[in-house]
Amino acid sequence: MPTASDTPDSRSHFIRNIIEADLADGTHETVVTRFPPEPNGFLHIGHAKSICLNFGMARDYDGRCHLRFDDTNPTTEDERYVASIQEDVRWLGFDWGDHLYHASDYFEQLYAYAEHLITQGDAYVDSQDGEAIRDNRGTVTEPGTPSPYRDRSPEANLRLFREMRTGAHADGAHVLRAKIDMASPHMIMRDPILYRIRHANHYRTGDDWCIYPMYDFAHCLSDAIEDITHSLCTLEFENNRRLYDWILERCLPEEQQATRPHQYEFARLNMDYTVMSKRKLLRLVEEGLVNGWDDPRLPTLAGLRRRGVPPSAIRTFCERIGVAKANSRVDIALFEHVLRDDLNYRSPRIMGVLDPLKVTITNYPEGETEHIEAPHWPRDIDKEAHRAVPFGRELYIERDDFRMDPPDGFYRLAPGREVRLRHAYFLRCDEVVQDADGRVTELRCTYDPETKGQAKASDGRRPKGIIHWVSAAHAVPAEVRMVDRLFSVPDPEAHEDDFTAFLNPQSMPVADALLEPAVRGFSGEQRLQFERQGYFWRDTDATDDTLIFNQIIPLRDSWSTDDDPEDAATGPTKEEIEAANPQIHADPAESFTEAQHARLEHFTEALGIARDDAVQLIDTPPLADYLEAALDGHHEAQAVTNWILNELMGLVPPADLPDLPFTPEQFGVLVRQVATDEITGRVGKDVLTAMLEDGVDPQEYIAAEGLRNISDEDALREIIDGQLAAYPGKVEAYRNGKEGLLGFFMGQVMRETGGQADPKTAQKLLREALTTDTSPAAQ
RNA sequence: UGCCCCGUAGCUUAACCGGCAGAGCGCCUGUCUCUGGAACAGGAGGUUGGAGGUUCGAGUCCUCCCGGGGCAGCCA
Repeated sequence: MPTASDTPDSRSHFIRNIIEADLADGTHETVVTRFPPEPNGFLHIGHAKSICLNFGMARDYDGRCHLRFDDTNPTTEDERYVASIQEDVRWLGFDWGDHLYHASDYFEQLYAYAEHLITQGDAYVDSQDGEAIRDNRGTVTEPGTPSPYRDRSPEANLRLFREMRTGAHADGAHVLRAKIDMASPHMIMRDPILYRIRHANHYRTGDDWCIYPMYDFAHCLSDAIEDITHSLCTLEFENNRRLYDWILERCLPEEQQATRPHQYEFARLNMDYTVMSKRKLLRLVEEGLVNGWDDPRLPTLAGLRRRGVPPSAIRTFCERIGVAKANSRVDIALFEHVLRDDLNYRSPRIMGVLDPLKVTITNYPEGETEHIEAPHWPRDIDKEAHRAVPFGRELYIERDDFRMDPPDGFYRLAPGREVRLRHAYFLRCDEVVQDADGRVTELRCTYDPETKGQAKASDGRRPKGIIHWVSAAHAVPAEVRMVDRLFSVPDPEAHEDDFTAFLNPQSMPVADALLEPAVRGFSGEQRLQFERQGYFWRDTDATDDTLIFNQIIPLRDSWSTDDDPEDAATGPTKEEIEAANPQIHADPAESFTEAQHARLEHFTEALGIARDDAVQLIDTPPLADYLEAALDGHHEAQAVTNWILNELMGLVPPADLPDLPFTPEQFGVLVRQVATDEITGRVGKDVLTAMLEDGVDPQEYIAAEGLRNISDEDALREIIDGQLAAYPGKVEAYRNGKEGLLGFFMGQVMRETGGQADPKTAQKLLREALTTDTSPAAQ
């Protein structure tokens, strides 16, 4: 089995960064990921992104990736999907080794964790009906109301929960809920349901259970059971992470907390001209809009496989699209590019005419046949193979390669024009035969027998047009399915109308093609290029007698007559945007109390703090309190304010201010050190970090580490000269006008001095050194 | 209207602690060519959603605004 290691493009993304950081700081010694499909549908290329990510990270960091079926809902899941999913993952080129798991294997353990939560008082049995639970959950803007059963004793809960398990209760009579907060602003935390009663047969556990865990409960614990380190999922689970953490923090013992799994979310894949949701795909299949799950127009892995897309192309594509958190829609052109690039190197060339037009070569002897030796591979591909192509008096060429009235720039066949027959002779069109309706039915041509295999004719004629052909007497008929985009608009889901209204009526026209006989020599597995057309391979509907091909992707065509006038929809002008976006600055002070107004006046008048800053401090009382405590008689109230607002706020939420490992006074001392230029702002930030992490005293720490400001000009000059000497090319570039490099050199000087260089002095000296040529190299 | 997430070139994205805004696709030129393919060379394209602030220096930190997505299943 091929591994996925032949997709080398391993680019940087936030999940890779997290994994590397976790490995570097010892949080985890190895990476364990998982691909967790629910067996209730077919996999599509969106899943491929997840598969490649999960298996790819495991591969890149020498870890492992589990295949786990998330089968906690007996009413929707089915054995048949389990098989197809495994087939698809394997086809994509990934191997889970011994690590095939099912959430249903953990039902007993999950149940034990549930009892654990009940015993701890973190879960209760709710006996409201479904409607009551929904009504009492509240809305996004109104808090919920607690269930009347919320305060049952752990003993009563345990008894009830055990009864639920033994089947003493009907579906819906009770549920197990986490006891969190019915007024939480996070809907997921309003006592989420953990278990429900379902007297249903499960495809694996049969009738062993009549209670089944919900996703939020089962998933995080399944991860923990399997020692997953990085649980990667799509964006719609972002809110669920809060519950994921809540459950694991309460179910796992203290010693497991440091290495427990964590969930990270990335954007699912969307692509132009198709749909990716399970529900919509199911509709297309069920309503007969396509021919089954493996219809070659579908983005399902089964469909792509049948169409002929190689798994390596899908892997490469998944590497190339990146992994990020922004909702996005990938341009279909990227997929097509990757696909062509993959196919180019693996597809022998043959000729095939998709829309045949008969050509009679009037000066070619009747009844004669010759065989022309032609390579299967172009010059630039390092592969060697040939075949003999039969040539005769009657040929077929592509109807589209002839025009009665050739447009400008068209350099194929037209009345009186000459082209080259690929691999064969020059051919001139002498006469056009048309039927009663004016349709061209035959071309009567002459060939130049001297030009076989010649770059140009002896008189220097060298036609620019080259067209493909097949010998009429030897042509092999085949049905060719011209797979195209399923939808005629890039985003069929973004419109008012139902998405099926945008199905492309020409998504799979069928061509009655004529192929050169060499086609018979290839196995059905072999992908072929029909020269000048595209890449094709045999469809599974083909039999020994009837050849059926799918077009995997047409060749790129830089000749296009159809200039689609997609007049770039002019967006709103800058003025319009600004008019629509008034910068309304609601003033929080308008709703201040009397006391707050007094405080505001004190801050602005007595302490000299800018009004906006003062308002912000007072609007969040812990901030204002912190400022007053930090001030302790010193005068730099604005500086302390800046540090609270801009630095502290970036590191800790306001609510944590009272519990910091250092006192507000110490914070004030730190700010004074910066304000009086004892240390640089840059060092000040480092000291603040040390205070936060290790609770150090700023003054002692600065003294002990020797962090004082370097403003000695000679010392700085030496460092600057050293940096200039180290990057002569950049000095040159700076002198040639790339002034942005001043920042680069400042960065270098700062790095060199551990941030201790006095910035103003350093910048002054740097500018001098860069403009006046004093670098050692020049002396 | 509560909470969470996200806005970098047409598209997808990169940028270690704040320090030269970079790439692939697409597009346009050209070279080469017995595939209007491929390959090669070059080019255009950016107020990093906007406004303030902190800083010697902001895509990156702080505040506000705008825009997009998600959350009120006994689905996952």
